[in-house]
Amino acid sequence: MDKQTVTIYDVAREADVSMATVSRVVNGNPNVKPATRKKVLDVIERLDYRPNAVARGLASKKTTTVGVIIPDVTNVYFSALARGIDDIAMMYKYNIILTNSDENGRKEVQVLNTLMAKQVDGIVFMGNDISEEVRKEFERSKTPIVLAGCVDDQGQMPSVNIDYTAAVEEATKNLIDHGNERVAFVSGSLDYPINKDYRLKGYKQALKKAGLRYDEKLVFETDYSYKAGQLLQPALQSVNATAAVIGDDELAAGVMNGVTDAGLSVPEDFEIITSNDTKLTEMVRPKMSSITQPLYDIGAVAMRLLTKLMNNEPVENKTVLLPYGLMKRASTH
Amino acid sequence: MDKQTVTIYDVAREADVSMATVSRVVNGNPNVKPATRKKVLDVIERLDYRPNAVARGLASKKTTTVGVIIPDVTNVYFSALARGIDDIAMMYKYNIILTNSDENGRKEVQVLNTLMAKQVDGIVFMGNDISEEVRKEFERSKTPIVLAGCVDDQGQMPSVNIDYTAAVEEATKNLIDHGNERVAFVSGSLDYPINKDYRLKGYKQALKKAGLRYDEKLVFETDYSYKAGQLLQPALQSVNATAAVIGDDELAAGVMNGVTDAGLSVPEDFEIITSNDTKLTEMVRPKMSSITQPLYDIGAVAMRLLTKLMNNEPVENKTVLLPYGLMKRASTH
DNA sequence: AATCAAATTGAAAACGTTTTCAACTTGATA
DNA sequence: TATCAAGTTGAAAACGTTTTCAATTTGATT
Repeated sequence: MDKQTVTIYDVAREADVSMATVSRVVNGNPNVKPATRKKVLDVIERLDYRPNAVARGLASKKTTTVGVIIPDVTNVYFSALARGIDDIAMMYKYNIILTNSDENGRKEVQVLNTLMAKQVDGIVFMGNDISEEVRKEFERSKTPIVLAGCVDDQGQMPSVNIDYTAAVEEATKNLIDHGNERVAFVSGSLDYPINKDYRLKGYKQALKKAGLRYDEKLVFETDYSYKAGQLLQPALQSVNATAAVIGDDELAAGVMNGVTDAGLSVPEDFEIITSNDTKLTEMVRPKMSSITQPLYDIGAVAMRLLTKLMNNEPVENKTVLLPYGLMKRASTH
Repeated sequence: MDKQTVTIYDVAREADVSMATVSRVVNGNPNVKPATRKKVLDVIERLDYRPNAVARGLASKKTTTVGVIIPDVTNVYFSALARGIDDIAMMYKYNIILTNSDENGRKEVQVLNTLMAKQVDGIVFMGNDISEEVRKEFERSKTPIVLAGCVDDQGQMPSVNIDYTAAVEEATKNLIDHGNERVAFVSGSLDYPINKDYRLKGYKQALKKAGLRYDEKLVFETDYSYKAGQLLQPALQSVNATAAVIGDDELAAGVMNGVTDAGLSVPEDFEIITSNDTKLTEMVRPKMSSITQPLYDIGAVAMRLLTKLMNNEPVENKTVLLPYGLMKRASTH
C-alpha cells in the first residue's frame, strides 16, 4: 500500500505474535501479558506502525468520527458553536468532519448522505430550518443526530438552544422600558421557525405585556447580511422606529452603521440590541448591547449530548435550554 | 450491520448478478450491458442501497477526502480560505475534513497524524509557522500537502500565497507618501517567518527606498488579537507613530478603536492600513484601508493545486503567488 | 502430580467494497 | 459454420483491521 506500508501483519510477524495480539496491544485490551505487550510495542515503534483508521472503522463499525453540518463557516455565530463541538469531541476522542451546507436544503441532504456514507458515528446539525427532505433523512437515520443552535418546531430531535422566545421578549422589554414605543423587529427569513415561531413570539409577548399594539410594519425580514442591515435605515425611519431588536450581529452592525452614517446617534436617536454577542459587538462603535448566547457552550453541550446518544447512555433531557442574558453595551441607554 | 443494512451482496443477489457487476454499475464503469445496468439500478433504488464509503476507501485506497488544517475556525481570514478550499473540493468530488490546530505545534502534529490515519487523499495546511515536528511529518508523508496562506521559508512545500513582502512594502510606501515619517509595523509573533522574513522585510524595504531610517521601536509584536491592538495606543503614541501597517484585521480594529477611544482621529491623527480585507474592514468606523488578499482564491487555488498533485497531473508551478492590491478606505488619507 | 479456573493467544471469519483475470458471451467477418 | 476480437461477467483475492471462540498456557489448589 503506497500510503501506509507497515501493516498489522508486519508487526505480528516481527513480534512473532498473531495479528489479534497486535490488535489487542494497539487497542489497550488488558488480555495481553506485559512481556508480550512490551515486545509488540517495541516492534510498533521500530517499524513506526500506524494503524489504518479506515480499516478499523470497517472492522469495528465505529469510525470515531462525528459529522458537523454548518451553514457557513465564515459566520462567527456558527464557527463559535463549532469550536465548542470540536473541543468536546476531542475530549471524547472523536474527530469531527465539518461540512458546509450553504443553508441550501438540497446541499443539506447531500451533505447528510455523504456523512452517512462515511459512517460517521453521529451528527451535529446547525441550520436555520429543517426542510422536509432533511427531516426525512433524520427519521431514517440510525446514526444519532443532535441539533445545535437550531430549533425543531416538531420537537422530535435532540437539541441544544437558549429560550429564544424569552430572550427576545426580555430584550424587547428592555427597549420598551427605555421609553421606546416603536420597537422594530429586524429578522432573518420568517420562513424559519426560529424567527417566526420563537423570536417573533417573544417580541409580540413583550409588546402585549407593555400594552403596546403589534404593528407588522415594524417587522423587517432580511437575509441576515450586513449589507441588508445597512440599507434598512430609511425604512426604519419611515415607520418612526426608535429602537430595534436584531436577529444577527452582522445584520445589527449594518443597521447601526446605516443609522449613524445617516447622521443619527446611537443610542440617543436609535437603540439597538443584537442577538449573538459575538466579538463583533465589541469591535463596532458604539459597542452593541446583545442577548448573550453561550455559543461555545451550546456547541459543547450538543456534542456531549451526542456522545451520550452514541454510547447509549441514559439521557434525561433531549431538549436542552441553556441560560441566556442581556449584555448592556453602548447601543442602548 | 446496524448502520447500513443493505450491502452490495444483497443487491447482487436480488439483481442476479455478481458483486463485481454491482460495483461496476455503482462506479459508472462502462463495461456493463445497458439491460444489466438498468436491472441493477432498479434493485439499488428498490432496496435503497447506500454504498459504504469506508469499505470503498479501504478497497480502492482512495477516500476522496481531503484534510484541511485550520488554526482557528472563528478567524475570518482562515474561514474565508476554507470556503475556497471547500467549494473547489466539492467541484472535484472531494469532501473535506476541517480540523482545528489551535496553532499549537503539538496539536498540529496530532491532527496531521489523525488525518493520515484516516487515509485522506491530500492535505491543505493553514498556519503561521511550520514547526520542525510538523516539517518532519510533511517530509515523511506520502500524501500530497499544499500550504494555503502559509509560507514555507525553506521553499520545499507547494504553496499558495500573495507576495507579502511586496504587499507590505506598497502599503508602507502608501503611508510614507502621505507624509508619515513614523510608520509603525504592528505584527503577530516575529517568530513566524511570514512576519519576520516576509512582511517586515517589505516594511524595511519601503523605509529604505524612502530614505527613512528603520527604528525597531516602531515594530510591535502581538498575539494578533483585538484586545492586544486596543491596548497598543499608548505605546504607539509614545514613539510618535502617525501611521501603522497592521498584520491582521481584528488587531487593526483594536488599534483603531484604541486610537479613536483615546480621542484621536483616524486618519487625521493616525492612519491605518490593515492586511486581510475581511468584511470587518467595512463594519468598523472609519472603514479600514487594507491590503487586499483574495482569500477565497488562495483557498481555491490551493485546493486545485492539491487535486493536481493527488492525480499526478503535471504542475508547472508549486509556489503560486496570487495578485494583491491596496483598497483605500477611510482609515487613510 | 493432577486438576481446575483464569488468563492469554491464535486462526479464521468478518466487515463491505474494489480489482483482477479467467471464463463466457456476443457480434462481425470469412 | 467457424473463427476471432471485443465486450461482459463472475469468482476470488485483496484491502487492513477487529472479533470470536477454541486452543493453549499459567498459576493456584489439593
